Amino acid sequence: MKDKIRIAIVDDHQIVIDGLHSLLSNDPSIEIACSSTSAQEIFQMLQKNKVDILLTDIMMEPMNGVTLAKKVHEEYPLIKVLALSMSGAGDMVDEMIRNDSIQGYVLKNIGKQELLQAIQKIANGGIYYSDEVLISLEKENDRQKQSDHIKFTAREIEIIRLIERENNNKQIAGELFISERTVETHRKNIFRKLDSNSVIGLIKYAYEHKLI
Amino acid sequence: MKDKIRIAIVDDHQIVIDGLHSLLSNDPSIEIACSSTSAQEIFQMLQKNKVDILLTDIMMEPMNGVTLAKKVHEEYPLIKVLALSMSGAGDMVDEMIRNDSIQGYVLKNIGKQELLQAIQKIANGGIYYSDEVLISLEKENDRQKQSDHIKFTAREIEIIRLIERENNNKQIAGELFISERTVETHRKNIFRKLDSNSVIGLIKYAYEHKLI
DNA sequence: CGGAATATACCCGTTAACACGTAGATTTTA
DNA sequence: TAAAATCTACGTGTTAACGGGTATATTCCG
Repeated sequence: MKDKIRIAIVDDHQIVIDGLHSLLSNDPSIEIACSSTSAQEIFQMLQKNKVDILLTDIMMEPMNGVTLAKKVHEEYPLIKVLALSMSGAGDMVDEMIRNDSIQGYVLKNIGKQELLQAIQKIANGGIYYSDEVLISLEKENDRQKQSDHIKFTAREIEIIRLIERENNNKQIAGELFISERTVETHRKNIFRKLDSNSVIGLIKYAYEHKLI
Repeated sequence: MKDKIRIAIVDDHQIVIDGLHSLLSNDPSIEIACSSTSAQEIFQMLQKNKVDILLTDIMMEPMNGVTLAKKVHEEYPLIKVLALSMSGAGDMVDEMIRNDSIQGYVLKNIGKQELLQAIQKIANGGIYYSDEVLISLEKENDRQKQSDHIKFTAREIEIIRLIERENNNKQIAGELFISERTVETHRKNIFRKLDSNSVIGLIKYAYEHKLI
């Protein structure tokens, strides 16, 4: 008999954790190693717990799932990440798929069976994406290709969103674990692409183009 | 021995339903009568199933939890409604509390214990609100009372509009034939009234309150 | 393979936008 | 008419956000 798949769960909402917990703990091939409502906390827990798969929500405060996934991938390359999301929010996912920081992405409206299937597949070295996610990614791609000459990178969009939330460069740097200089550079590039130099113009553009 | 509390669950996300299901079905005093990812569907199910408490998400598409709660309260006045929410979104809740269409409101970041407690209390004819919800409601009230109190003078509104059009202080001064210092003072007063110091906050406020 | 794109980071100098004051002139309102 | 609100204006000091560079490591893609 093979070892159980050891899983860590992180989600803002305790109820979702409890849910996933009793959902998965019934399965004989799975063992819940640890769980938390804080991305920071789970990251530290991974040091002391042997974990095969990290189940993480995407939309979390203050550290979102994207950042967490990236950090985990750097620090613990053996841990696979399965992202859970409420909606098929495309932007960020795109980045994650490209840089290998996640091995799977499913919407929270999937059933128990599909979730188990996804976990099994990922545990065996595979990759799993919900159909809805793939479709929505494709749409996102189309939209980006045809719509505008201006193409912001995933990182730039992250930064635009943080600007919109009234973070200054220092706060953004802290949030994304990068240098303040780097944020300045991103900001420069954003304004260069926009051909503007006012935050207000940026915000209005972002609203119009549904970057937020 | 008393009858079990019969519960119906509705939530956009199957995973949350599954979660709540296995969370609650362990409890001997509770029985899950039915569940669905569709508000429409659950509403019809209530005709054929005897249900004591309806557990419903607030943010759902296309029929949201508020509408559902109201309809249920009209059609089946004996069914109690416990609303679940991701965030303490104030607006809608206020209304529901006032017109008695819900008997409880909890955030999804509550734990298993608190959820059971809430259900028990409601089943016995009580009312249950998370502390966070009450706090956030109070804040919402304060905010509304306060924000309605913000009165910008005609001159200040002129200046806000010029700020929104990406004019800097010098340009505004030129436009209004006043000193740059005066513009600075107006700006200071505007931010003081807003209790903020970021242009972005100002712009968002202006849009929300149709100052532009 | 090799160029293009991306993300990261630093230096230097400038300046618009702040914070925290004060204060006179005019208009509105109680 | 007296008090309150509004509009006007200035001083001083600080700093976040620029513009304009350069540069390196990595990844993507033809």
